[in-house]
Amino acid sequence: METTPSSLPPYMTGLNPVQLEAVEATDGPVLVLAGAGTGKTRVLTTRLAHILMQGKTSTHNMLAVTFTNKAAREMRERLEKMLGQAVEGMWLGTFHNLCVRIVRRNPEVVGLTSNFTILDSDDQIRLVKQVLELHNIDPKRWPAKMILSVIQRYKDKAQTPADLSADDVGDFANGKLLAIYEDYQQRLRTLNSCDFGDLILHALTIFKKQPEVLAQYQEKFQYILVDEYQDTNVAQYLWLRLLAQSHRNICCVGDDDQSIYSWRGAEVGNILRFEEDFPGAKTVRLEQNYRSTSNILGAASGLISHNSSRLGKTLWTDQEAPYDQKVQVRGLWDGQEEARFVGEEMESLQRKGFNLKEMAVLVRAGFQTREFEERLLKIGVPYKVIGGARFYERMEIRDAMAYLRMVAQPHDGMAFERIVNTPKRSFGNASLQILHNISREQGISMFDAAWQAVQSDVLGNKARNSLHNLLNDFARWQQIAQTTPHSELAQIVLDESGYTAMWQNDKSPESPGRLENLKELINAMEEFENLAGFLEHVSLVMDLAENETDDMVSLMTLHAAKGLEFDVVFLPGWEEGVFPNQRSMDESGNAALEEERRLAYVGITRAKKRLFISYAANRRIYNQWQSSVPSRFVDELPSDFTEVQAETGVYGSGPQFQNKFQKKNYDKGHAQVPRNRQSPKQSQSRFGGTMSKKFKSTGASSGAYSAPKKTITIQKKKDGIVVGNRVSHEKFGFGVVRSIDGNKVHVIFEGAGIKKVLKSFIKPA
DNA sequence: AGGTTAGTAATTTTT
DNA sequence: TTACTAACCT
Repeated sequence: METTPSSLPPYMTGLNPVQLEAVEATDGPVLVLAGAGTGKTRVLTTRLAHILMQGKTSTHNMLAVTFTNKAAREMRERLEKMLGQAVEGMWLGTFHNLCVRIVRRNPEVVGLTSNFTILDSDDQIRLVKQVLELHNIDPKRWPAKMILSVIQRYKDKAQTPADLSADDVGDFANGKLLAIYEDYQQRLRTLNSCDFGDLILHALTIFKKQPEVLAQYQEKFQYILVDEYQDTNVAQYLWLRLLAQSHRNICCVGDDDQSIYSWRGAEVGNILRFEEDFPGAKTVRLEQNYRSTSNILGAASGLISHNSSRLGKTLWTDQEAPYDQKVQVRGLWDGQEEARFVGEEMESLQRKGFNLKEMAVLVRAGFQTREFEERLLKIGVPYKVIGGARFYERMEIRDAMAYLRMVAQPHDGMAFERIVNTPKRSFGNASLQILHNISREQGISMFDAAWQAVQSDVLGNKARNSLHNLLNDFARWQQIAQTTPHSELAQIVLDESGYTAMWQNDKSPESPGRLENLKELINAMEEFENLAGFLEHVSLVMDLAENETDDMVSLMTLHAAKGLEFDVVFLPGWEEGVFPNQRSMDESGNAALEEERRLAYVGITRAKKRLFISYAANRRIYNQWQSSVPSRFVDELPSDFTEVQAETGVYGSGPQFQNKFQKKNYDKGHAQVPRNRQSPKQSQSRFGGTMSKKFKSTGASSGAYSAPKKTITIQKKKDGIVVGNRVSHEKFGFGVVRSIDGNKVHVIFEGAGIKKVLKSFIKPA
């Protein structure tokens, strides 16, 4: 690290000249292009401290925006440490967090009242489903999830229904998308709720409709700092641009090479366009990397250079690393071998003194962790899976939260629907529809509709009685809430509602865990002043701080790994179709490929000392064997920085593999099916079950992607389901197998005709 | 109202 | 393979 003159204040010592430049350029628009591992967070915090220490302004006139609560927390902590005192009055938080503040101050402008609620994704989907039903949209053709994501993309682009025309929305949902979007927004208003996207949008609407409010914020925020700028969407960009207009002291920090959230509306264009958006902007490039070895950096730089739309940075290091081993690239036979390889390397590195908590396996998709979990479990290496189902997304937590939301806000319609028949109260869908009708016709909340229903005879006796009981319960709990601490209240509500009992009586293996989680929820509540504060926290901060003391290996997706670093990183599953992900590329073509490549870049740059990249020649996907081609990203790693080894019989894809391995003989007696090797989808080989190791062999490939390849197909007799054989089906009776397509079988039944049935439902006869 | 069965689909997800 | 859901049955 560079030495800086000792005349600098202590908080600035140890910065390199470029970092110093980024810190000292306090005024005017500044773009800091911060490569991976270049000390970004340090620069960011020092910059905030510097502005304050120079007396340019006070905390009250600063705005610092991050994407995650974790990043916000970290920034605050580091700043406080640097300043030696608590940071108060600064608007430091996530976009959503800060927007809630803005909207809560002027909610009437967007048709809400100040106690509006924020829907979680579960509620959003249910709401969209209701709207789709209303419009008679076939939920198979247009799944609620898909419609919701389209609406969200509009919100990301700051487009309200009023901004869209029929032409814009095309024939989505039979051309009714615009009406659906409108209805969805209407329903949200009726519920006095909004979704995450709305938070930014509503803030923008407030700025637009109340110029004096905007002016006040513009005046207030003399210095603005934005982290992860490459991840901002259009709405967030507009929000920032408005706020920065008067003082123009905006510093955006980001890395275009690490933009991996375009599928969620992030616009790399924002960072690429910064200099046009803010004329006279200064750009600082942080390129000196303090994290990784030169081989790792070389591999990363070589790979990312295949992308075209980038601002261009080259990471370098002056580290003389004793660990400077080349990036290890391994071709393995199948997924199990890959997992075994990773496990063995972990054990061997641990013996060499590496800590398990400094090792990570980063995968493209969540399900890929499974194979590694199994292996690590087997060899007794402790691990944790990061991400996955988060605490506040668990069913039991959502249910419990819905009860609490009802106590705090009885008119919370989504919460009402969630718990009205959980636990079972003989209040099914038919009864719920009746309440819906009352609610809609009279324009009242579900809660009010429920009260009306119990005082009339629109419901069946059973349903009416149990609903009445529930309503009385809520009345009582609201009374209790006046006098009782909220965590105690939560316990009472869960017990008296029968919710706790429901899980106690449940015999499934998960139920003890669920009860544990409910206890944990009540514990977590104690840290908050009141119920409302807790509920808001949960809707905005979905994570729960985790302990980092245990020495465990981490397994997570590449997305989840952004911003983290480990001594040792394993990047398995580098196969065409898996990574780069086929689906992603089908949807967005070359743009997707570049984003996948950035994801690979993010993965590589997480590694400090050792990096292992691997691919398997065969994989079992949904119980079907499928052979695969090494990822093109493997080829794109410059050979100077890698050491490639492929297991015998496993072929690489690059020139370094040509003729390197001898084609193995196929086992005699097994059918050989030549086929083209184009996309992994087409190059499936099916083995009906597990395959013995002596059959190990794939066909040879002499070129990269085009050469034909042979694979063995073993006709498995184990299940007796073979073309021409007679089989029986519980419902359709006897028949003869006509063809087999994976786990689906075409059968000509004697009574029922030709049916496509699942293999598991038929037996040999 | 609630449980069973068959069909279908299967990235990434900071808030 | 599993997970989810819509239709079907009791």
